Amino acid sequence: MSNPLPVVDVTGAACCAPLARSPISETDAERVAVMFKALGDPVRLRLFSNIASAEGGEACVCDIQDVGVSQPTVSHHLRKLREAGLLESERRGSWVYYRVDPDVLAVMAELLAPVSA
Amino acid sequence: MSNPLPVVDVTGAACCAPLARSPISETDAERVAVMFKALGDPVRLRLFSNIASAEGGEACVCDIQDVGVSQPTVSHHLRKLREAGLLESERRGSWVYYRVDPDVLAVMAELLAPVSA
DNA sequence: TGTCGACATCGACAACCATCGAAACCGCGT
DNA sequence: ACGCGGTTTCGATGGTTGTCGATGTCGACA
Repeated sequence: MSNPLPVVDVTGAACCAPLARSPISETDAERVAVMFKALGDPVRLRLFSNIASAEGGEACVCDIQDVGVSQPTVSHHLRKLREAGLLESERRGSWVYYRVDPDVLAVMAELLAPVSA
Repeated sequence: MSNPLPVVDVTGAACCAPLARSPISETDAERVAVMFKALGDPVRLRLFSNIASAEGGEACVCDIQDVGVSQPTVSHHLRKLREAGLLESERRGSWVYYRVDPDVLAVMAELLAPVSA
């Protein structure tokens, strides 16, 4: 596990100024849209929230897969979230633990920060 | 104009606690996902940023439609953003002006607020 | 070594979506 | 009344996505 996958790099470089401050560039829009799109599904949103609010900031798949869809579908959505750079995963024994990327919440919140105006 | 359309209501009710504080409910996830999905497209993200960062907080379609797609497509994306509750529109003379819903940035930023931990 | 449980991948299918050109709509001058 | 420029709506189309059951992989534990 641990990401031998195409994953967007959010942490690197100044990504980005608040959307309300200055027009986002085409290339930045491409990268950022991937993150928002990843949260643009109810099931993924619940999985993400379940993990983000879990004890210790991480959760095993078995603890969060009760969201009304089949197990392969849960796995599919977790993969999407990981490829979007929102989650990290690690295998420990029989279980796989997911946690929220440490920077991603701050980055996205900054993007949506209201500008003083 | 001015919204004779199905539009999600974000402002009303406590929507929501930060995703990282407690697991989001199924119904809230449904509503919130619509907003994130709306920003989950590079073209819409640029349109939104163009409007949010414009002078006076609003922009005419003619000022922002240079994003590399046809004009009907721009209109389609603006409609999506409006239906998601992110934008408001108003016709003034020949032109239609869009502005960011006054509450939406704060609401979404709050959703993504990192919890102290 | 063999089996079991947790999780990921595969293949298929229906639903959805971004995009376009054409056409309709709507104020505003003339 | 007419035409015009700005904007939306319509219809079609190709690509993407969410979902599932079946199958594969990987540790753990007899």
